[in-house]
Amino acid sequence: MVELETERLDAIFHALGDPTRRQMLRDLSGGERTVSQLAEPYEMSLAAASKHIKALESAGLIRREVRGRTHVCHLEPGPLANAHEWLSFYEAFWTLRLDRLEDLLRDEDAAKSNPPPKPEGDDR
Amino acid sequence: MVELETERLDAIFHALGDPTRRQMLRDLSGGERTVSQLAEPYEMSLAAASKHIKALESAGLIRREVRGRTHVCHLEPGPLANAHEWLSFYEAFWTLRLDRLEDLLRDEDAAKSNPPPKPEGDDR
DNA sequence: TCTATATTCAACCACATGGTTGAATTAGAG
DNA sequence: CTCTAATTCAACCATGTGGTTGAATATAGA
Repeated sequence: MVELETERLDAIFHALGDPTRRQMLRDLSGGERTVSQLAEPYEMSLAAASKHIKALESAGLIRREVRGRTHVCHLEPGPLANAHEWLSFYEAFWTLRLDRLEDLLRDEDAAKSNPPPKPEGDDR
Repeated sequence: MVELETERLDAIFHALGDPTRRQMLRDLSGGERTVSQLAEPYEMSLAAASKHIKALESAGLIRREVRGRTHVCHLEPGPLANAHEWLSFYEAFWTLRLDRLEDLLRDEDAAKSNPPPKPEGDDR
């Protein structure tokens, strides 16, 4: 497993916590876009959109290729996979009925012979 | 697909963007915890931890049951599933090789007879 | 070279966030 | 009833965030 450092997840989830940035990612899922193309749908100034793009970039969610005077952005899906994987830890909790969950956890712990129901220090 | 309102996702991802709160969720995956139990591992004041718990609660990620003078929290996995589902949209992007992705998207669009994802700059 | 386009930078502002401390609330225990 | 424990509330503070505007930078094109 990846033992992702917490700082990385901070940046990823923080970047995803803004609707403008999520929409920009959605937009980029249709192919590469320049900064102005990404900014176009929003009321805000170009400078503001540029900041959002920088946030996405420094979270590693997009990559930027400078082509002459235009900056072309494309999706960088790795960190999204990381976030997805982090969430997958909880998959059992929304998949199983709660009364079965306890048994499952106990079984898994027995299999690993790990002390489980207190996974402190797993992330962070 | 669920067409989750954006506000909900804002709160969920924002709540997940803090290491203390992620750790608290991890802790709660081991079973219910009181507020003081949740706060115990951290240096911060109880009031500060209480605020984090409130953030998790108002994002719907935990539920609180008041038992006498103690508040017992447990995980509420629904919103985690929502976030997971939101991220799943991008699964193809980290699963497939990029040169195959374009074809896939085109095929899907053709199948739905939707206007394809703005094929400008798709060549190269 | 001159001008227009694409983008960032810097300064600034309002408001949110994450933390503190001390007082208030509520309930169990003697 | 009183004391103590569990928790929140309120006020406050420093810093971060998301937005603005105007100037700066760099490149494309005439």
